[in-house]
Amino acid sequence: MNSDSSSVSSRASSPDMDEMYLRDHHHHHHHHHHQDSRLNSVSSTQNDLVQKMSGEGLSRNGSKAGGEGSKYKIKKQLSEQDLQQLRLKINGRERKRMHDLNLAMDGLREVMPYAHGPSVRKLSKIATLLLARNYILMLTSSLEEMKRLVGEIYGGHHSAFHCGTVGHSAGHPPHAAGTVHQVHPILGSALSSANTSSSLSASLPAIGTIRPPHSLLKTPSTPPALQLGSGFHDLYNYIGSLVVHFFFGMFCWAFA
DNA sequence: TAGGCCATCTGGTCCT
DNA sequence: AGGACCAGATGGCCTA
Repeated sequence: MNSDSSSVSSRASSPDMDEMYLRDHHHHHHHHHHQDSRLNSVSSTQNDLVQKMSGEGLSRNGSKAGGEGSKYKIKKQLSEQDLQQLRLKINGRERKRMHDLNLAMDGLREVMPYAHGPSVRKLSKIATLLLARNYILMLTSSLEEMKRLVGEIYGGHHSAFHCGTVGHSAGHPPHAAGTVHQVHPILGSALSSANTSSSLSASLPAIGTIRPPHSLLKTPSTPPALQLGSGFHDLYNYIGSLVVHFFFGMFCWAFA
């Protein structure tokens, strides 16, 4: 859900932010919105940078590249203003890149089940990725299961459900797709698959720290936090219904 | 107040 | 050469 996206996608993300930095740097720091303290600090950093880059401090110890002299000369030729402009340009590109990444992350959140609930705060990035991964694993395993059932029904002629390489596209061993989903559709498999992929330390915190609803979105009936408790039974049911719909669609498509 | 999450800056490296 | 990608550093905001 993007209701909260302003806090992420638009935080200090105006396209003209470079100019804001510049202005803020040249003028007195008298912007006092919640983002401006960051701008101020950033500006001072840029100031330092300009000094660093224009001075001899540019001792990029990257002795790896043999042509260090040329780069140094080029940089030294640039005026301070040019360097600053270059920095701003680079920063702007990087900012845009990160914004695009966040947009993609929002897109992923949108297609994630569970993420649309009124009582659910926007998923963190790590939670989104883990959830997505395990959602895919769950769907994959369900698909395999369905193919197996269809194969049984039609006496082994299950070509109707040949769906490409979905089953193993991720290159994961069958353990993830085989039984995990029967325990916990998404997050449960996050834990168990993480066990076998040595990312336990990475997934546990993320799952455990799925944030409770934002105060604005809080509902009295909402459990204090989404801590793998009853909320995940709802999630389980929800995913279940999704899977049913999914396979219903598959049947309609395959046997129409 | 500590910890989690995030945006941004920055310099390095790789790619085109 | 310039852009994309990446990881580290920094600092702000929010919540428990």
